[in-house]
Amino acid sequence: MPDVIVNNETFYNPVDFVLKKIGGTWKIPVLWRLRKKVFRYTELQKDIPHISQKMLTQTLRELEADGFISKKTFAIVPPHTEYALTEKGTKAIIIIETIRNYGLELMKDDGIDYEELVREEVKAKKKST
Amino acid sequence: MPDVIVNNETFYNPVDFVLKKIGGTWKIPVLWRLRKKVFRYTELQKDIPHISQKMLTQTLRELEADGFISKKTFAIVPPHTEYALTEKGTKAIIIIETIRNYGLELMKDDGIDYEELVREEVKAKKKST
DNA sequence: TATGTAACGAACTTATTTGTTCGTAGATTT
DNA sequence: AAATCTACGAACAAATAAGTTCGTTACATA
Repeated sequence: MPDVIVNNETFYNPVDFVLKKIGGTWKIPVLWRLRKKVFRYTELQKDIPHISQKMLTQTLRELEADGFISKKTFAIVPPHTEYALTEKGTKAIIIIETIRNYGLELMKDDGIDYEELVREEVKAKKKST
Repeated sequence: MPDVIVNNETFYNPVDFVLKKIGGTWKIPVLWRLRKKVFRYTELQKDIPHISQKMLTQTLRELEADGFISKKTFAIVPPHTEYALTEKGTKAIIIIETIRNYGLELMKDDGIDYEELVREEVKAKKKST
């Protein structure tokens, strides 16, 4: 495996290349939400737990620069922006799903029932409102 | 998506879980080499460009702790150890291959012919010997 | 006797990623 | 007139990941 250098970034192998593009803590949560519908900035922020404004902005900028998402700006006040998956982004969703399913298996091996945890969380949220 | 905490580690989603297990710079290169044959410590070190002793050891320890690889020690001097994929590790190879193939596509989109780069590197090595 | 060997551990430094805090525009609502 | 709203930029701090250097075991060979 050679070192591949593109735009000042070095990749050791094809998997590394993918992870530099859609890896990190926040890219997947963003892409995953956009798979079904268009989101506004604030919607993403509200929907993704723990994400900071800086990381959301940074993540969106990088995904846009790499062609996974598109941005539509409405020049009104207060501002309005919409983020959507591109075709390239849609392709990414397919392998994200594969990795996700594998993750669910791995968690099961470790005795974690993820679906159950999600259900519990939904219940907890309902109670608190 | 809830926060899942296992052994003091927090995961935001199933993909995150996978990446904490087999992500990072060096786990994939190690697993990838073990897919076909057993390797000794020094063999891995020689075969994986740029890896430091510390990162190799750390990577092997973590992969072993998570059940992806097994370690066989021969109590002789100088020491002899062999690392091999477990069944769990073999399963991991399958999705690594999927990600890898996607990576090759992505690189092509960016005008990078990875296979060609590998061929060039092999040639360069032959020349230098 | 000095040197080499395989597989590391431990301490420390550097680099990369993530997170926190503060500030801005300009129309709209109180 | 002051506060609110949305979508950020910028400076700085903290946390995590990766890399560097030095030391160790205990036998075999030059």
